[in-house]
Amino acid sequence: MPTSARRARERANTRERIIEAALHILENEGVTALTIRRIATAVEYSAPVVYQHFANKEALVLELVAHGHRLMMAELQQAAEEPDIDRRFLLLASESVRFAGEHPHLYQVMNGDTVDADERLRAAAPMIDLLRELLTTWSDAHDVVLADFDEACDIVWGTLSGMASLGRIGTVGNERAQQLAQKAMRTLLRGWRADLPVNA
Amino acid sequence: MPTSARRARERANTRERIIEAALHILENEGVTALTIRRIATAVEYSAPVVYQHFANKEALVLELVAHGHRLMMAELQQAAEEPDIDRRFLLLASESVRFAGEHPHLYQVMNGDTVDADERLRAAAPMIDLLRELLTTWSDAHDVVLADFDEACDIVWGTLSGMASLGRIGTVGNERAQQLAQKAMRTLLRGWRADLPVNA
DNA sequence: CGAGACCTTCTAACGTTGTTAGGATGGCTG
DNA sequence: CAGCCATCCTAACAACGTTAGAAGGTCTCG
Repeated sequence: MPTSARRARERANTRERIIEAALHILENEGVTALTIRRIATAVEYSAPVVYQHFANKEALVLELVAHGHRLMMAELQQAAEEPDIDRRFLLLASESVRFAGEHPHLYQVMNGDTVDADERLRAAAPMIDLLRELLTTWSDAHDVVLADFDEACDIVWGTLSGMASLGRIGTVGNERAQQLAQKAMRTLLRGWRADLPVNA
Repeated sequence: MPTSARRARERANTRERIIEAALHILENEGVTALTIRRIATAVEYSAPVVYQHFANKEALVLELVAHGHRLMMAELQQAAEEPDIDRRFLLLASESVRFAGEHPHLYQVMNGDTVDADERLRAAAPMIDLLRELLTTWSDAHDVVLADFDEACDIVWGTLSGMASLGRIGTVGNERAQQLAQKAMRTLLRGWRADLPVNA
């Protein structure tokens, strides 16, 4: 029975098409335009078909979030190859903020309160891992012992989120937010280097 | 005609009641429960009455945002009286994050993407002013010249937002987020003190 | 080869949301 | 006392997420 294989392939294919259509709508028209019927017509189906591939809208959006993180990691790949660790840190800071600026609506669902917080955290795991790795090689390179490594990691991660969210409000703008991310990161790192004496 | 005066008073009164009811619902049941009909029944009116006091839902929510910021500033008042500038800085950092944790749903509309970014910025003006003032007296006290004051101010403001938003996801929790805010702020300040030589 | 099962897809519908229109009611002004 | 004006409610509209049930085509098996 080759038919079931083909059917499964077609199923997976339309599923993928739905995700792509949803992503396209989200990026081009914003989160308010991301409606089930709108997505369905974009793939030339009726609305209930979407529910054959996703339990509900949140599940679909969650897929977009995962896709967004993959995309972000891919775009960060190039910056991750910068050999100098300090430069790499700053570069990844500004590049991640740049991503947020170039995909504002996607970033909004990735880091906004549209989806459940725990799912959001799970989707962001690769990014967090990247930051952990970054921070370890940095501290190794400079013989800095962080009093609390996880804490420092969360601070870096939270700071980047903060700078990116700053980029969406009037006075700041994205290129400035990128600069802010670099400056903030530089200041943080300098602050950690400044307490070589072991204090809390 | 004393009647018109009384009518205006009554109008303002129900308007206030609507805001209070909306705030109550938001804080107790979250943003998804904050619906026009729900608010209307809470003040024992029918839904359209709300539109006699607010142009649309966003205008009403905006009022909640403003209310939230007033509340936050009030709760921060005590911390702002700490005489030592460094302690004051750290205290305000952790207290603002604490506010976010104690009023999660209110904070969500204050800093989430529910309302327009520009309006959000305008509503946050008092908080930003407070940070500006804090930063000037701090830099004066330590003879630190910030290369770019506005930049430093935005960094502080964004960092606090970032730490607060960190408090809503699984692994972190509020008391830890408060700690993170203090640590981040301490590290930032130490970083700025570390470059007394004037560099960008 | 044909009958029955299955998978896919559609149309309709339900309940809820924000919001508007039109009519009733009741108190103030002349 | 007549008329106006503000206030309030019921009813409705469009759009949303989501579900039920019927229609159609495709494959499987006797």
